[in-house]
Amino acid sequence: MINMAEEGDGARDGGRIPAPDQQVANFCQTRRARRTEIAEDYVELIADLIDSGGEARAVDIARRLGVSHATVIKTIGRLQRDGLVVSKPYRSIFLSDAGRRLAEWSRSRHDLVVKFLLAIGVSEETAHADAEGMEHHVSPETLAAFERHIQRQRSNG
Amino acid sequence: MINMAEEGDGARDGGRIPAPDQQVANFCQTRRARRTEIAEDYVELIADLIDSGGEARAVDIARRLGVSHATVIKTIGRLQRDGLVVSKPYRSIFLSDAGRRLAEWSRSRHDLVVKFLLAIGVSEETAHADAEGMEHHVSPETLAAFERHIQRQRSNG
DNA sequence: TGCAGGTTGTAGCCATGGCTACATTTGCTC
DNA sequence: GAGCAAATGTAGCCATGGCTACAACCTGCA
Ligand SMILES: [Mn+2]
Ligand SMILES: [Mn+2]
Ligand SMILES: [Mn+2]
Ligand SMILES: [Mn+2]
Repeated sequence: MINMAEEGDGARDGGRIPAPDQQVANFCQTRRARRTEIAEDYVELIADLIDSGGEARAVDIARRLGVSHATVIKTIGRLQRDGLVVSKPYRSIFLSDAGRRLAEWSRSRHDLVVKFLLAIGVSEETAHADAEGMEHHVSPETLAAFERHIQRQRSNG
Repeated sequence: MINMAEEGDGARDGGRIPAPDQQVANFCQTRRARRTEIAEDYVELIADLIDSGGEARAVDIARRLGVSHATVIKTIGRLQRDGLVVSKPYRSIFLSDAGRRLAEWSRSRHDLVVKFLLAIGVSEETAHADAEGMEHHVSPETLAAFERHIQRQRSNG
């Protein structure tokens, strides 16, 4: 009944609860990130397939994501609708300019998250696994902190 | 056409692409985490509401998540079906033993992620925002690395 | 005691992201 | 050039997580 937490400073120590407004903002940001993570993973993967000397075919994407090819085809349709990829029936898949930009951004963020996890002593396997999910929720500010930490560690011992 | 990446060691540097099997494992783990993050956030929030001296009512949950009360009611139904909460019509919401355990685990993980982000120089606001999404994708191994880093920093300067 | 307003529940809509089953197209091989 | 295997596309199913609109229920206060 009694709400003794109106002035929550964000930290929740000892029965404390955050301020409602800030909490809403946090959850909304997380939901926003959730809506774009599939697109980010797709364009990143498509760019990787194209750049590694081949083309991006639905069947390859499906094999690497571990989903059915029907899922991939449907998702590619959405990505095309949203202007991230270009694809003609029975042809391989290409990135639009926007898609290429998003892919490049996602890729550099992905790599930085992996490097950071390795830098703090996480194993290769876990670093790659965790990065695949974490990356989509790492803001530019946190990314910058990751970068700083890597640099600091490189210059020190 | 030519696949020159069969022996990808996990790192993708210079046109390199990871081994398909490992990549599938990573994406599958991420999808698994995605399926449980809503439940984790709900039980964590319910525990916070209860422990801060009040009760957990659907309307409070809705206000703090920034979603409609109808969404909350429906989700609570799923959580009850899955054995995480107990609720009777028109009464406030309680956690089952399993729900309480999940809440406690989620809460400690959440707090550790926040503390870690603060420790590497992220601002309060961003730390809380990013943690809300990142937490669900941080494995026990990475969590341990976070913990180590905080300890190391506390003991040094 | 009654009722108004807040809370809860229900119904039904939508988009997303999964799936299987089946149909169509392509491209390689013979 | 025909045929076949693989790739692609389509249809239709399901669960989740959002929403609005409306119905039902409680409760505190007049
Ligand atoms: Mn990812
Ligand atoms: Mn990625
Ligand atoms: Mn969360
Ligand atoms: Mn949380």
